[in-house]
Amino acid sequence: MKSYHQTCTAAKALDVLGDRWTLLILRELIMQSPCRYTDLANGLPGIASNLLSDRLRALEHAGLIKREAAPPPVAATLFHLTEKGAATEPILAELAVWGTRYAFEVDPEDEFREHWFPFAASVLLRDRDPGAPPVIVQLVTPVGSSTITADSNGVHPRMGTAESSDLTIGGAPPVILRFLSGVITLATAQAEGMTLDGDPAVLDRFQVTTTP
Amino acid sequence: MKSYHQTCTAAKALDVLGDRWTLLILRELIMQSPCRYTDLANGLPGIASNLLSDRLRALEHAGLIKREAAPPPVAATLFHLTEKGAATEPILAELAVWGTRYAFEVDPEDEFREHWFPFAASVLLRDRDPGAPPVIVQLVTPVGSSTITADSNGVHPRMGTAESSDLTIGGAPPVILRFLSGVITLATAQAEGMTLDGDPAVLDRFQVTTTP
DNA sequence: CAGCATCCGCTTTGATACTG
DNA sequence: CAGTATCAAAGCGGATGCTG
Repeated sequence: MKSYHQTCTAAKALDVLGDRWTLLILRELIMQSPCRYTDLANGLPGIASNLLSDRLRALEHAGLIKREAAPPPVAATLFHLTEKGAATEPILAELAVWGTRYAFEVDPEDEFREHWFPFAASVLLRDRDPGAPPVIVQLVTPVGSSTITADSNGVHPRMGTAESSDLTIGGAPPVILRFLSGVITLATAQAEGMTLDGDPAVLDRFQVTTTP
Repeated sequence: MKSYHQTCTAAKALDVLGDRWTLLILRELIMQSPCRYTDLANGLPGIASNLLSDRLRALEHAGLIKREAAPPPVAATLFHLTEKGAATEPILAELAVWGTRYAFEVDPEDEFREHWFPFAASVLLRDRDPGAPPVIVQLVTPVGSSTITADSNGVHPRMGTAESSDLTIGGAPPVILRFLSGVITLATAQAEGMTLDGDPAVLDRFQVTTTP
């Protein structure tokens, strides 16, 4: 990307992150790091192969990712985030919060990947008390199950079910997202089919933004 | 911008905000709204006139800004943020935080506008106790003075000096930014020429991120 | 198959000039 | 002041080909 050539910290960030696809590549790495080129391509439907290649090179040069040859028998290049790259998560979190509240329309033509939903859900949850005992929230939707863990290392999503959980949230992804982002109330969400199983007080652990 | 066509809230946000210049236009409006076309052009050195025109039309169509004819004797079009547009501030804040920590290099060739510095400083300050009495922080730098007010309406910057302030921070913009973002400690910042005048406890009011 | 590189048609951008 | 008009250059998306 051409630099904006402005002595402004937001503009400097966009000099690195502002290219088309770049932030979505970081979204994939936040969920999947470390992973292979093909895993990234699968999580980024629509990207041209040369562009993915170009962006990965630029991100490596800028110090946000590193590539390493996986040991045999895997024998593939693994891409993973550096600290600098992992630190972009709050940016993606705020994009997801804004997108949920102001730009989320479900188009049946759009592509969908199962791991995008727990990503969106996890960035909406801010742990109010990271020192408290860890909690596990299970998400169960028609498209699959995922688990969100909140402990001293932060709030992190994982695909699949957990052996045990403190709270299980069921329902359609759009309803759960709109509830977690504060667009709709708990009562409205439940009226739209969202279910809670377990200890509802777990929700108080998180800073669920209220509608302004 | 071409849509990514992904059922992902971050991708949906980027469908609206991901075009080149768009987020920087919102930065200007966060600082200057309402303002005129020419004010925006002045705050965005390097933008082509046709691009600014295109982006403003797109932002208006997406509902992030509105344009209104100013009453005489001003007789100019005024652009101002809607709630949807103002809600992008946390995204710019996280970009500025990341940029300060990981991508802030001062290039003497870069353009500079006086209002960019209080913008960057204000987004680094998160009020821990919005219910507490308002505080006023004055920034005094070689390029000008600005004031940051924290009250129940949030943390907001303003150009110029205030009649009174609870704390005055002096020094070079890069040093102040690196201190407020937690890249350097208070002691280091003071060794690099940053000065505090007034009640240093005001700093505790804000969540100044510590270096990881 | 993983990880690109090349080519090509199309769109977007940037720089400048011009207008009501 | 608030934009249009024009045009060259760069970037993007899609297809294909190459190499270990």
